[in-house]
Formats: sequence, structure tokens, C-alpha cells
Amino acid sequence: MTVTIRDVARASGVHVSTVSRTFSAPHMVNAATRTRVLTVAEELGYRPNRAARALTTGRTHNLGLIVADIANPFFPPLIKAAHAAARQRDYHLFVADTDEEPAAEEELIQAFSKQVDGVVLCSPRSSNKALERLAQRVPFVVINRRLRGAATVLMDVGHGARLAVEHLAGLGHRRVALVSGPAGSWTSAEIRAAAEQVPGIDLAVIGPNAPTERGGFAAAGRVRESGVTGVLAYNDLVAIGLIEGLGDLGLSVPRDVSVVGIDDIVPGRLNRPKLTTVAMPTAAAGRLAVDLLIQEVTATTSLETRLVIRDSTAAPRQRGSCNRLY
Amino acid sequence: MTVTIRDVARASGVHVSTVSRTFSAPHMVNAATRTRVLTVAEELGYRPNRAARALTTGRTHNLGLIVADIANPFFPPLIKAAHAAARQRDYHLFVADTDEEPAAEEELIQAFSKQVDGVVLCSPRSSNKALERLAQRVPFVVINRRLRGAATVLMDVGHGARLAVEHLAGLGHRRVALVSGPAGSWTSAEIRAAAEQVPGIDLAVIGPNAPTERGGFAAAGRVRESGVTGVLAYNDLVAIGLIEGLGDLGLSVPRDVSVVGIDDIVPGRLNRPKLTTVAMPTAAAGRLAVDLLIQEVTATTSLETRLVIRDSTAAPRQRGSCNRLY
DNA sequence: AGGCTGCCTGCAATCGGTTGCGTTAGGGTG
DNA sequence: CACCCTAACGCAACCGATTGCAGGCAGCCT
Repeated sequence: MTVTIRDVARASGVHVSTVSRTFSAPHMVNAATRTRVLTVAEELGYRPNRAARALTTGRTHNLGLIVADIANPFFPPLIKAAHAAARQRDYHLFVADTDEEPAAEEELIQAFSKQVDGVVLCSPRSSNKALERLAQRVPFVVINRRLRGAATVLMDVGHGARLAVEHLAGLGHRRVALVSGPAGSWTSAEIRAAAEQVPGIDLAVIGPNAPTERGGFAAAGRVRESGVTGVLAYNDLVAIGLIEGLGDLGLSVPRDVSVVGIDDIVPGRLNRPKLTTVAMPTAAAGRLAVDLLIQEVTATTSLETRLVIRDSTAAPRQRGSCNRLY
Repeated sequence: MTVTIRDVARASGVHVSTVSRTFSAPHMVNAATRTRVLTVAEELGYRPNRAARALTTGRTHNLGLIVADIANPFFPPLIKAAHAAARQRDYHLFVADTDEEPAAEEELIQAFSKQVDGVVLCSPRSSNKALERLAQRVPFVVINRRLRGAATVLMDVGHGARLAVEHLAGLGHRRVALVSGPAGSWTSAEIRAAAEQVPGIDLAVIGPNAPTERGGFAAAGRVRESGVTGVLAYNDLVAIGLIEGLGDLGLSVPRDVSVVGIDDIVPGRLNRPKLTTVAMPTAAAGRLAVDLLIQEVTATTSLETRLVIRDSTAAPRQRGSCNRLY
């Protein structure tokens, strides 16, 4: 059936331990023996069983990646990058989806624990207490959240938000709305704190909103009433929904209102108008998280974000024509 | 460190085999003993080591999922559904990305083989020969490709393409272009064959094209020259790119040209105009593939596709005003 | 009382590899 | 020539769990 180390040993006339060593400690075996074992193994189609190896070494060469929602366009680039980084070091990647449920998150970490060398947790929703408890069962690195004692990869969304508002200010906008995300979100707080620091801007906060296209769509009315000329949305989906909602109210983007998103997801790039947005380095975050995990270093990293200026922002209309809208 | 079956055995005063049986064959152990073992296990925080279990049982309770490109919006819903189905039956899912390279595909299957009970191959690019050889190492089910001897899940894109062209015909279009995909693609051939069967339609084939937004954008000129009033695009990305390209040429969708996509990916839903498209049941395919794998049934299934009519299709303009464009 | 049956449980081999330790052979040294 | 050293390999225990087999015990029948 499946060819084991013993088959190779028999066929090449050496002990199993020698075969084992030719794979895991080649320098300990005579060159001639090694090549013989190697060719026999090749002929038989032998491949070491990683699960069996893990039993004694304690290292599985597997990693887990847990995200809130695989189908959310924010995550796939991160998953892809994490996979590539893992693959490069000959690790395999379990991917799991919590459907935004903290309970599923904890359950998954538990279930993974024996089968992986570590897990990458993306924007975890569980409580600090639960996470600290779980950290004792399996090493992990957290993306997009601060957590004592765990390696952390942050994306500096605050800085990006600031750039976005400054960009609006630079275009001449004075009254800007922040269409915020869910209450209690770490990201939401970061964005708000940064946006409020930009001088010369009169900031209206509209929210909380669902972090989805529908959330943005639903906020259009309040944005209009607020009389702002520029908007920073919680994320690109919200921005896209908002643009559509504004369109239904007769407001055109960027002519009547400028809109900046956050994340730089694919649908935003394909949107019309193409979305000006704060690019989150999700690929870099995924890659880095995997590297930290494999190298077992506990560090806190903050990744740069940058502003990508496309077509959804422009200078505000003249005061006269602007007023006409209200 | 990590609590094993032996720890539980010692703490509850029974032999390891009894502990093992309370978990894997509960009916074989006395109720009183069972509850005692269970409570002790709970207290100690014992969780069976699946890798160790796999060694004797031969079943890992892991599945592999290999796709061409995780970041391609077509795949995430499929991955999510596959994960959910696996999770429901207490399986874990390895996810891998081949970056469209057949060699990576074969390598990944090999690497997975010892560690999974089966793998789901999505639109595999490898040769039939290679796949048939690999099928002997590990069971797999193939999505979106016919393969002798392997379980297969097909999405009936031909039927969908036919519905799309019939939809255009029903709106009054007579001259329709098929903006095709890469040469040699199974899907591309299916679409073309089906589209050609619709009576009363004069079909122009434009292509091959890259299956991307850029491919669609680049095809806009030829679409215009062909003088068609309706287009069926190879997929939604091509459709989105095409719409943008047509816009740059002064042609508006759906006023001047109707465009139908295929796949029903998120960016198409968010696009403006919202894309009329052939919905591929990717979630159902992912779910089904996993179920087939777990139940070890070899079957060929063809999933229904359906047409989702949105805003990118309309009746063609009157002949006079239409001619004005050329 | 003796024998039979069936339920629980223990024993030990096994899955595929890894690894500390012991053995052997060969070479170098005094 | 005796001695030591080292390189190369074999031996066997072990990782954490499963499972066929056998033994103990209670209950039932004759």
C-alpha cells in the first residue's frame, strides 16, 4: 500500500534508523550509503510521513490561519500571502473561518492546537482572557489587535486615516464625515482618534454602522443631511455602498461629495469611480505573521499604510453651487 | 506539558485502552467508568491527538483544498463553503494555492497525500496523465473538469451561457459577441458550444483573451468594431473590464451595448451598472465536493447554473440611433 | 455445583518515524 | 602492538493513540 521507512530500509539493506537519518540528518550517514538509500527511496516513491514524524519531534510543520470570513474580500490576499510564506518554508496551512463568532474561534484554536506549530489569528473577536488562556496551549500571532504576551502584527490604520483626512483637507474640504464601523471595534477607534487630530477639519461622526455595503448605503441619508463635502468611510465596502446610496439621492461622487475608503480591496479598484482608499498591507501582514510564527519570535510590528488616490476624491464644488444641493 | 491519554488513565485509575475507548467507542465501556473518565479528562483539559490517532486508524480527519488563486474572487466563496462542510463533520481543511502552475499542483497533492483523507482539486491545470497517477496516492474529487475515475463536480456553465444568450435574444439583440477566455480552457469551449446553439443569433467570437479585467478592457475595441449590441463575457472580471473599456470609447452599458458576465462574483454585484451574470454555484460545489470526499463516493455531479438579471443588459437601441454610433 | 454466556477491562502489538546509546571497524598515535 | 578516537550504523525505547485478544467476573441455566 503506502511505502514506509521500513520498506526502504529492507530494500536498501540498512536499518530504519539509517534511512531516517538520511532524511533528517544527512551528515550523519556515509555518502555512499546515503545515495543508495536515496535512490531506493526514489524508486519506491517513498515520502516521509509528516504526521508520524511530528509524534516524536513535536513539530508538525503545519500552521493554522483563522479569519473571520474567508469570503470577505479583505482576507483572501492575506490568506494567499500567508500560504506562500508557509509554502516557502515547507509548511502547510490550515485555513479556518469563524463566521465572526468568538466561540468558533476558541473552538478552532483548541482543535488545531495538537496539529499545528502555531496559529495566525486575524482580527480575533474573543476576549483577552480567553486568548491568554489559549496562548498556553499553542503559540500564536495576532493580526490587527494588541495582545499582551503574543506576537502582534498591526497595520497602522490610524496613520492611514490621518493621511486620508489630510488628503481631503488638501483638496479644500473643511467639513468631513467619518462614517464609522461597528461600536467597540479597535479599528474604528483608531480611525476616529487619528481623524480627529487633523487640524482645520470639522469632523462629523456618523455611526456606528455595519461594516458592509449595506451599512454604507444606509448611511447615505445622514451623510447628506450633515452637509459635509468629504467622507472617510470605515472600509471600502462601506464606501462603495455609500457612493451608491448618495447616487440614489442625486449626489455624485466625486463631484458633489468626495469619498475615501479603507482597505484597498479588489471591488474598490474595480468600482466606478475607482475608489481612493487607504491601502492596508494585508499581504505583508500575512507573510510576516507566518514568518514570526515559524521563527518563534515574539515581537510587535506595526506595518505602514499608505493612501492610494484614485477617482472618488476631488476638490469640493464652489460654495454657491454646493449650497444649491441642500 | 501536553496532557495525553496516559495522564487521564492514571488519574482515573483505568488502563489507557479504556480511556481510548471512552472516546472512540463509548458503547464498549461501562457507563459509570465512562463518566468518570470523561470528567477527569475534562478537568485535565485532555484532547485526543488526531495525528497520533491517524497513525493507527489511517484516517487523518483532514482534507486538502487546492485552488489556482486564493485571491481570485471566484474562489473564496467556494473555500468558505468547503470549510463549513468540513467543519460540520469535524474535519480540518488545508488550503493551498498553485499560482496557476501545474507543477505546484502536483507537488502539493504529493505533499498532502499522507496528511489528508482526500483532496479537492479546483479547476486543475495538470495533465490527465499526471492526475491519474496521483489519484492512486490519495483520493480526490475534481471541480470543473472531467476526469476518468475521479469523483467530479461540474457546474453546468454551458446551460448558463445558453440562458444568457437567450436572455439577450429575448431583449431583441440579434448580433452578439462572445468575448472568450484563454485558448484551450474547458470552460471556454463549453460556453462557446452552448452559445452557438441559440437560434436567431449571429454570434461573433472575440478572443482568446486573458481571463481578467485587463483582458476585457483590451477587447473593447474589437467589440465596438464588430458592431454587436450584446456581449457574453468569459467571466465577470472580463465583463467589468470590458464595460470600462467601452466607456472609454464612448459606449455606455447597457444603453449602447448589453453585457452579460459569468460567475457572479462580489465585484460584479458591486459594479455599476450591476452586472447581469450567470451565477455559478461555487458554494454548492465546494460543499458537495467535501461531502463526496468524506463519504468516499465516486460520482459525477452537474450543478445547475442560473441567470441573474441586473442592470448591465437592456433592449438594444433602435436601428437608427444604433447606426449613429458607427 | 458446574458450565456457559456476555460485559468490561487489561495487555501488548502496532502505526511510521526519531533519537540516545552501544557496537563495530578503521585509522592514527605513542 | 596496545590504545584511543571517531565515523557509521544498529538496537530499542518512545511519541500518542488504537485494537485484537484474552482474562475476570457476574449472572443465568440445568
